Amino acid sequence: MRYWLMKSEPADVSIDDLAAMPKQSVAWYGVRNYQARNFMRNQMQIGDGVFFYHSNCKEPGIAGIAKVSVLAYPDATQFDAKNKYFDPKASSETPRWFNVDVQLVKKIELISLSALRGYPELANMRTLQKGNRLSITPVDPAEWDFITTQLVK
DNA sequence: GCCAACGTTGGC
DNA sequence: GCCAACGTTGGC
Repeated sequence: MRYWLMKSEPADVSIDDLAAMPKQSVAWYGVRNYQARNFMRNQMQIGDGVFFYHSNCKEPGIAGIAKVSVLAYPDATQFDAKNKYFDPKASSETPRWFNVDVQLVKKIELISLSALRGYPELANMRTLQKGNRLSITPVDPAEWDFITTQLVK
């Protein structure tokens, strides 16, 4: 069992959008970074914990708790020439990009990025490091415990 | 909208 | 295999 932080732009898929989806579940399509892909494809297991993070928006931060509900499979958007995530170098025989499905556990009161930065317990958290842009990062169990037991409301 | 930081591409 | 140029991310 591992823990992850996954960034989504709320203008694209917000926590409320996730809550409104069938089964409150969504395919994590559109990841086009190899490190992030590898996390999904090689490491994520069903039931892994996920912090659903709102990025590139007015109030960035952790907006909800989710979990991995379906193991990685080829991302459908890479094959669709009309999709903005289309990848001409990918084919169904040799897919490049994979995604898991993520299911909502619960929406929480937003834990803002600036609040997260205020806790020494989270000083080493991957997402908070300078220059980090990775949309999927592992979360240490200790960080997960601290956030879920101390900060989640 | 700006821009620092980072990842990818492609010529050599 | 190097690295300049370019594109993207994402906080502010």
